[in-house]
Order: sequence, then C-alpha cells, then structure tokens
Amino acid sequence: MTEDTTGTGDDDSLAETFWAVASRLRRQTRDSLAPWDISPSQSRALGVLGRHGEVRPGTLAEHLRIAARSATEVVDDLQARGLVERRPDPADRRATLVALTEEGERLSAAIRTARRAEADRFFGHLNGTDRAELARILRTLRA
Amino acid sequence: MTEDTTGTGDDDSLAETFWAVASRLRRQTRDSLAPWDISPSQSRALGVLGRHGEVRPGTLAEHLRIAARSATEVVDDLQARGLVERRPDPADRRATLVALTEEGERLSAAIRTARRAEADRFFGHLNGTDRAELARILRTLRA
DNA sequence: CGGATATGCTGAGGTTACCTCAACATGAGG
DNA sequence: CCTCATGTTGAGGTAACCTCAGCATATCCG
Repeated sequence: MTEDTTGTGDDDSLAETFWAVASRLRRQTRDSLAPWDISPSQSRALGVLGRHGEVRPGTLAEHLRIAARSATEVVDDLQARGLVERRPDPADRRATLVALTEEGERLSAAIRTARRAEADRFFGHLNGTDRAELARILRTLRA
Repeated sequence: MTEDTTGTGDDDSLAETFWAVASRLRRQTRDSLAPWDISPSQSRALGVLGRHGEVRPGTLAEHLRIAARSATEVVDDLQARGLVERRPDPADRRATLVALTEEGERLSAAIRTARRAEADRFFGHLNGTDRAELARILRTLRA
C-alpha cells in the first residue's frame, strides 16, 4: 500500500498535513493487522460480514465499493482460509450467501477490538477537547 | 485507487470519520488530475521534480517511498510522454539525473496550482478558525 | 403460458503499481 | 589492483483491482 496517493509530496499545506496523518494512521492500522496475517481487503470484508451478517457477494461488493467480480475473489480467499462459507440463498437460486464461520466470527471480533484499540491509541494523543473539535470539523468535511 | 484501505467500513468512530473525509479528498484530488490524463504516481513524481530540480532515480524513489526499481518505471513513463529527460550525472558515471523538460515544467506547475485550488475548495467549507484548529490538531497527530 | 429481458455469480484474461533478485558498470578504501 | 559498496535496470512476480462473456435463474409482459 502506498503512502500518499495524491501526489502531494512534502509541502506544507493543510492537505499535505492531512495526508501525512492519514499515512501514519494507515501504517499503524496495517501493523495492527499483522499478527493475523490478513490482507486489508480481507479484513474489510470481515468487517462488513461482522456488521451485516450473511450477505450476497454483490452486496458485499457494494459495501466495499468494488466490482462484484472482485468480491467473488475476496470471498474465495476468505473461504480458503476457512473464515467464511457460502451457502445457497433460499430466496433466489441464482444467488449465494456468504457468512462468517465460527472461526471467522472470532477473528472478525478480534480484529475489530484491536483496530478500535489502535485508533484510541492514535487519537489518544489528543486531549478530550481537541478530540471533540477534530470530530466536529471532520464531520463538516465529510458532508 | 481504493477508498478505505484500512477495513474500517461504516462504523462511527473518529477513525471512521477521518477515513470518510480522506476518501472524499482523495477522490476530488484524483478528479482534478483527470484533464491531464496522468496517473497519481506520475503526478507525485512530477511534484518531487518540480520541488527538487534534477534528481537521481534513487533519490526520487526515496521521496516517493517506493523501491528504486519502481522509480525507474515511473521515469520511463514520464519520459515516454516527453515530460522528463535523463541525462548522465557528471559527478558519478553510474548515475543518471532525471529532470523536467519544458513541457514537464509547465505541466508540473499547472498541476500544482490545480491541486492547490482543489484543496482550497475542499477546506474552504470551513471558516478560518476551524481551518486553523484543524491544522493545529493534525500537526499534533503527525508527530 | 412463453419469450424477452434483467439479475447474480464466476471463468478468462487484462491492468496498474508496486515488488525482489541478479547483472552490469562504476566508485572508493585498503 | 582487488574487494566491496553503490546506482540503475532487465527479468519476472504479486496483489487487488478491472471488464467482458457465459450460464442459471428470476421477472415482466403481451
């Protein structure tokens, strides 16, 4: 995964600082996934499955904002690791439902907590006021 | 370019909001490069060259935080487009210097202004105080 | 009902932006 | 001058995407 995909380089604008922070956060998050030897896409998928329960590959793709075909691939990988299983969708015989196996559940939960802890550690360098301010400002920008 | 490489998905933590903003900014920046039909890596390299003048591929690689071999590739692409040229390094006959051509200079400058405008537009949704606060807080997190 | 059309998944094969490893030329120290 | 380090690049690989086509099933409509 590349650091700064936007070409901003080392400049000192607000955007630049923003990307530097993003890069740090990304690296830290990546490192926190290392113990499980799982790729970022796989972890994203586990996250969606953890949150939504069983979904069809197409739906998973929407959540991950990737093409349906690519979701098939992610599911293949996770299935090969025994983290998810495919079962027929009783409501539509063309479709498949992807669900976490027990091991998948465990891993998904573990990752979620680890990631949360990691984020807390990251933003924990700020005092409460700044954290709230940051949240507020970012919410404005998200719109 | 993927949206959220960290697996955060749709949750509502500070990290999540942060990534949502990052995603918006990244998309906007990407779109602002569209008129020139240039890849993000190429644009990053042009940025470095614009800021540093002629550099060796290895140095370029360090700035871009990619392997030296990959810098060779980026330079190949830019050279094929007539945006940079290679010349021998007078100080070391093993080395090569990569420099912007005139067209490269023009493009590099144009991109820089466009990107700056884009960032202004993005962060311009904030009032001055918030912008300053954001900058301050982000600088804390960058450390 | 039956045919046209839409939808869901996946095989085949492509692309991009990286990577490592090894070769080759040159530089620098003892 | 001989050894070792350094700079660039050919060859070949990988991850995570993509599109396009094919097949099965579903849905709609005359």
